[in-house]
Amino acid sequence: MPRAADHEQRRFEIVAGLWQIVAEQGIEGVSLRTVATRAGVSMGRVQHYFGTKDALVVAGIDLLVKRAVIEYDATEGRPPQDRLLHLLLQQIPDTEAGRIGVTVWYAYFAKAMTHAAVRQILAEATRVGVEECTRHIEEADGLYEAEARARAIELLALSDGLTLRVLIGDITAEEAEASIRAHTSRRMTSG
Amino acid sequence: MPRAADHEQRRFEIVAGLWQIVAEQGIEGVSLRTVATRAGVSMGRVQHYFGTKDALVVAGIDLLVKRAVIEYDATEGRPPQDRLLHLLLQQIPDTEAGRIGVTVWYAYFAKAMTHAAVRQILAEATRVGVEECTRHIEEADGLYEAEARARAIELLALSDGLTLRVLIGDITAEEAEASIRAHTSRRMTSG
DNA sequence: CCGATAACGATGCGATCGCATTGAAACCTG
DNA sequence: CAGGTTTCAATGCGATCGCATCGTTATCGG
Repeated sequence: MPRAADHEQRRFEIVAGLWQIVAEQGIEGVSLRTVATRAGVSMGRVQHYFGTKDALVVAGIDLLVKRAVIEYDATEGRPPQDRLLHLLLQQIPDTEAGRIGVTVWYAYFAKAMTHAAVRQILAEATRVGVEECTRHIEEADGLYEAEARARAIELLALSDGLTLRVLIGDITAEEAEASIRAHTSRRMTSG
Repeated sequence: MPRAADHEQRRFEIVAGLWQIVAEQGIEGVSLRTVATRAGVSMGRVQHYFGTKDALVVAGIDLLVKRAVIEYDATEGRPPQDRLLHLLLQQIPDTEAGRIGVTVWYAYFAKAMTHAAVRQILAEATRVGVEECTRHIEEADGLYEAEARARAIELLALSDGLTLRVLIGDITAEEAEASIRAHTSRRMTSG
């Protein structure tokens, strides 16, 4: 093994540059050259670690999802209500870094409409999100699976919709968070 | 006035081509050439009616919003509950044409993050949407403005979030519609 | 210590891009 | 019917694109 470099670290540095480009210029702004420049590396390096532009783009959403999973896993052991709130509130952009992250997330969501591999990754991520939320709702509210699942989907959808409105500047992050907290402490439906 | 052509009609034909490209390949796929080819016209024509690519892209979201407004205006005179449901259900993709429309809509939503003019148009559209929903909720449920507005934002956010999940294939259009209908007939909060 | 190989940086290529320019029909006005 | 103007189609240009290729350097097993 000659000339060893930390693969994971190098790939992360480049993907971090990718995220910045996506947040600032959208996925349209991504090219091997712009990402390399933003990451402060040569274009040859980007090619070496990702091969094609497409693989680089896919790696961008893959790493973003993995990061979110790691953050969520760190809440293990906490009460179900806490973990549920983490899943519902994690994406609401309260910090600048958070705003970049969620902007990138929704950029990829649009990309998923026309890119099968990206769609696959996002679909899997949302599937896991629904399942985890369902588990916590079952445990916290004593609901059965079907009911808890319907509620999980509704809460996650509400969180998504409110996040979009925060991004466009229609409401503030605080208002979105308050709305979500209200809907999780009280019951969402009266029935 | 020599060589009269129906401006509005010509512009619409081209924008229709633009929408198809956006739905199939995302905004990344938009170029003066691809749109011209898809619309079945020459590239010169596209340039003549829109000048620059940027103006063409902006016209794409502008026309999309205007179409939605026209459809909504057609519900005037119907009971507030009906008009509210129209606003909440309009974007849920039940037909193929509807799916294309809403795909384009969210493609532009991502674009809005990095494009001021697009963001402006979408922000205005959502602002009007919230106001109209608020009016109908006031009238239908007898709520005061502040409460009705909060509920309008929640219902619209729910609709957005469910739509995203339909687009990614997580739930069906029917499930999304059922969820929205349940939340509008019953009260969303118990308090 | 020496080839084999990973890790690049540099460069070239054909394709495509947005846009400007040009010129020719087509049509209405006077 | 002459002239001005709109409506395009065609083409050219410089920039940028993804990607392939080549050459170099550094490192480690044998």
